[in-house]
Amino acid sequence: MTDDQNSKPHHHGDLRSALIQAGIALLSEGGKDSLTLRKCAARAGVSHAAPAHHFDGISGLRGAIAQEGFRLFRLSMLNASGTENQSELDHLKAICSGYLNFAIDNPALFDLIFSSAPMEGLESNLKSGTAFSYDVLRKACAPFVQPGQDPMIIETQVWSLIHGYTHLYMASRFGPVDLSHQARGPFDQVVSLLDALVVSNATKA
Amino acid sequence: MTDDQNSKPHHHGDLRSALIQAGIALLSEGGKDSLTLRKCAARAGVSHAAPAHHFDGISGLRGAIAQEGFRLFRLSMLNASGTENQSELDHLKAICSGYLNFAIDNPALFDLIFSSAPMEGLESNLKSGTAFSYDVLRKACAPFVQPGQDPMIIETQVWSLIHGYTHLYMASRFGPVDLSHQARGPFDQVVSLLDALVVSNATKA
DNA sequence: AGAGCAACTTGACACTGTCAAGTCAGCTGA
DNA sequence: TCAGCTGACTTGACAGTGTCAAGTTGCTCT
Repeated sequence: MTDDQNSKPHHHGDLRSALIQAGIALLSEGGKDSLTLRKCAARAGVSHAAPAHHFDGISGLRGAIAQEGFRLFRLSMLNASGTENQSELDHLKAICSGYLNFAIDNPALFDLIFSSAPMEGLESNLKSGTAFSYDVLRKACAPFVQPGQDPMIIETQVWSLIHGYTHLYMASRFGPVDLSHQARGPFDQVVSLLDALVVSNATKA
Repeated sequence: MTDDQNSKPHHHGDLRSALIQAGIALLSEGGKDSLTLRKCAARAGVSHAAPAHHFDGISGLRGAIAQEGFRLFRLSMLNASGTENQSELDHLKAICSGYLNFAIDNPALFDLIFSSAPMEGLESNLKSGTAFSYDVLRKACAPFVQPGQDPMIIETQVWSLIHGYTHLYMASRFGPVDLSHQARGPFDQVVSLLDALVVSNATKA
């Protein structure tokens, strides 16, 4: 009797990360309403109540998925940072492009990451998770910070600008602009505001 | 027999708007997860299936609430536009302040309005609803548009900037900045970027 | 070997959105 | 006047959801 096929252990091995991966897949396939404890459990091959032993309810699962989402988000920005032989401004613009690209490629995950809904167990990690990804943007902003200037000013300006465009873009609020990688005209114009920002900031020193 | 007290008519009168108001109240009281077809119905004093005759499911109700939300959002911006004897730039900044204030005062409604979730029956009205509110921002941007320049460029830049700050602020992503009307330091610094925008744009003409 | 324990299952509950069928009030048209 | 129709609403049901309580299983440690 080859009990090998029935050797599925009572202990899943790494159910926690399996549930997170299932959740990301569900988000990617069916949007944010498809993320369900029971569906994640089913996809991981466990009973509907199994996730409760690894997360504090649906809120906890969302928090854990957000944390993994931050990691992917950061990778997307780093991946977009381009060649070494580019100006510091082009580097910053490339990272902004990665910001938008991640949202376009992972709409529901982007939505979850920047959701204002509280995520159990991530309240403390939320800031660190955000800061972890934010770190990429921060480093790219650093060259433009004048001596004695609070870096947070430029960082907040840049972050607000790129995040606002991305979020409005994802909500299809820019009229007839359709969601494709092609329609980068308006995006480039928004990013070009960074030129003015840098110039204005330099003369202010 | 005073059947006056039992004279509740089978026809509610204006159930549709009663449901919308109930929904806004629920959002305001309990956050976005409190918005429920059945709770709206109960609050309006009708049976749980009554809303189906006025909206296309929960998605339709959300769309209708969003439309009313746009109206309130517009009013908030207009209300913040301040006195007449102010510069055009201060006028624009005041409207941006109204943008943020609305989000702070109506977190769940702001979230719903700019949700990327499709809202049945509002796909066609969504752009017009957005445009209706957007109109306030557009008019305030108009003075800074150079002759022959596409107004959309400045509008998109300003909108992205203020929306990005507002959205990140609502998601508590700015580290230790707490959600109060007091903490306007970072906001003012973001808004001050509009100075650079206007200057840069003027010299570009 | 036996105890303890963590991982997981099973079953139940309240709540949700949605559908089908029924009820009721007021209007239309002869 | 009154039969019938239509739209507004109710009632009841169903599947799916999150969450809890209680049970079962299998590993580990002594």
